[in-house]
Amino acid sequence: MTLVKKKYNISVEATLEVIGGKWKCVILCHLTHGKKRTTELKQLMPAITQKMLTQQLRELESDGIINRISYNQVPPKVEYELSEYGESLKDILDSLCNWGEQHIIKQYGDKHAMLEDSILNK
Amino acid sequence: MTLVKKKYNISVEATLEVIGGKWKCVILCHLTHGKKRTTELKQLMPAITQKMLTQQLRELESDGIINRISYNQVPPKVEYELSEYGESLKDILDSLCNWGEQHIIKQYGDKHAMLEDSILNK
DNA sequence: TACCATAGTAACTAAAAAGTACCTATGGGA
DNA sequence: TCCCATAGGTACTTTTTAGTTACTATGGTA
Repeated sequence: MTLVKKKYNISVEATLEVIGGKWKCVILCHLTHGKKRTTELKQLMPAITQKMLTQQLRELESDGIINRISYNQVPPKVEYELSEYGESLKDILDSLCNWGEQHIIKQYGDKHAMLEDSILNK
Repeated sequence: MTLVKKKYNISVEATLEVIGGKWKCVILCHLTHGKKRTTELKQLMPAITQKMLTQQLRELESDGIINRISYNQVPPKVEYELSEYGESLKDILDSLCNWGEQHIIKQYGDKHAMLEDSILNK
């Protein structure tokens, strides 16, 4: 007789709690290429709003996946980087990017037609 | 001068179009353990509704990730399995499960307290 | 003095995702 | 004859997620 309701039916649900949703994987993939300022992240993700960016960054921070580095300056300067724990996601994030690239090639033939050029897509 | 709006800013966005959302990774993780009937999937995911299950399966099928095998019987029997293309996600899906398991252990100490027992969690 | 840049917050609204309830088909068995 | 099981569809509602707009702080600069 089970009295305690278990939280997860399968372990991937725990992963999705941390990196699921529309933006977190994208943010984290950008951070695999090194630490980034808020403004840089906004440029890399033109469709994200300030609100969503901050919100997602806060959640990733509170899950211990990223570090927030605030320099006491005016105008403010804040940088985000993968934490040591977040680094444990690096291989997964790289694989997700690589699969996506192959998928784009499979679907459209030429990745350069569908994918913005950036440090990430070289 | 760029006239064509590119679809993706980073390749992981293409991956998320295919396996993003609340249920797809969970369904696919279950299918990495072999083909499953609709009823089995519902038992493995007690929180999913019939509607969401069918909807997600249809999308995965139309993206070429899974195969739908319909036996002409009454009552109906339908099985789902990873397609050959879907198998290219196997390593990623396994890594996502493993990371989640480690994360549960990190958070709660004992995975058995939080995770339902099943073939997947052994 | 007025404005700039940067990072962020808050109240409100809109859109997307998910859930609910009810309906279909069909051959076999009680 | 009526109900069972299985897989699925549909109209509608609720919840969640995301977007919009306006606002804050502050030292430096024109």
